[in-house]
Amino acid sequence: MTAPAHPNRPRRSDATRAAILRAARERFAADGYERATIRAIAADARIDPSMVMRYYGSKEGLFAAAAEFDLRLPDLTAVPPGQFGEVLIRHFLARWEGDETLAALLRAASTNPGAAERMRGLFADQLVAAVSTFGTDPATTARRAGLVASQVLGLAFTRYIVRLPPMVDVDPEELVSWVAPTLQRYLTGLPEN
Amino acid sequence: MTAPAHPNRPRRSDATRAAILRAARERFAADGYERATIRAIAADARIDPSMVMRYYGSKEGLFAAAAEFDLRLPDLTAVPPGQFGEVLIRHFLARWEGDETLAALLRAASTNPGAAERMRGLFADQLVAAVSTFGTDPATTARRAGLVASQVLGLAFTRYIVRLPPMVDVDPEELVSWVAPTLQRYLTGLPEN
DNA sequence: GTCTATAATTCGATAGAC
DNA sequence: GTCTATCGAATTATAGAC
Repeated sequence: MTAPAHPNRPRRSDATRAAILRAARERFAADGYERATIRAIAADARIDPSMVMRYYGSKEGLFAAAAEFDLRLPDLTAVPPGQFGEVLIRHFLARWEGDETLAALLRAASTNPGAAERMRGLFADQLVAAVSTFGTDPATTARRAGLVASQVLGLAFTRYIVRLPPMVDVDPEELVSWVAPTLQRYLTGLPEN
Repeated sequence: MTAPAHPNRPRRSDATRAAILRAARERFAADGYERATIRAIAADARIDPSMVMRYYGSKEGLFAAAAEFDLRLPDLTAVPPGQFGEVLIRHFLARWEGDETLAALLRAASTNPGAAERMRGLFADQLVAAVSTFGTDPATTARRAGLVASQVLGLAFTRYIVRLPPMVDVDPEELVSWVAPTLQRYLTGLPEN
């Protein structure tokens, strides 16, 4: 390990790398994995396509870097048990609207095996983990988290990907009032009622 | 309009056309629109790739033919109002499992604008229509149908596309018992409870 | 009706000059 | 660190022989 001459000096390449990542997220979110080309991403970032390869090695490597994502799920042990559903759906809506990385991951996961694997990992590592924090029967934890994922991802799919008009137009607050009870039941309720 | 010499004689090409459609649905369902190539589809159908072009004109034309789909939604006016949710989720699960056309449409809709447009049409023409048959306030019909679509498509996405383990392993009957109340509330209930 | 041959693009990736 | 040039492979689509 040889220390660099100027340890914390920001390199010129950092700005380029960041520009590439930003453009990559946009393209992957808008077009999916296959249709988003390195050439188009480079053009958006105003750099040469070969720079993308130099910094990220391959298209897969670029996607892996661009799809790095933390759901930043709230600590549910600090939330009143009756408000799990509402807190979660509010959090997800804000997270989806504010960061297109999730849309990129969702679109790519439909057709790219690597992206699907990444989404499974994100689900297992972050959502299942969050659901485990409060005292759920461990035998049902994964299933409850899966049901939550089905409603949350279906909401994202219809609102941001396929863009069904009623789901695009609906007021976020009304969305919360419809979906919060669903998530609440998936997390703390029993089936059949 | 000149009548053919043998009006109802099955042509040899009909079998070829059917084989192409079957292979196309499989490939589109498994790989999505971009990764499913005409060459691979033709190989599956044991015919020459140029036949696909001859019969369907283009890749888009082939997809349009392969993604033709009727949800065959049941007549809800013949169902007790308290069982809308259960009837619907049972119907959807059976439909998804029995016909891969829906998976093909769902995967393709993530990345292909034409497929997304087709899915919006299927939603508007079939699901919204079915929800309109019973006496729902017309002002909320489209929104209720959209919410149902969000849960049903999210279920399909997590179970058949991304294949989250808990959603793949869960027993269909248990899935019904969890999701039926959700759809019931989206169709006939009020938000917030 | 079926196939061969190929045109016309486009893409990811590499080599190397500066 | 950035760019030019290009390779090799794969794709949709077309033209035309049989």
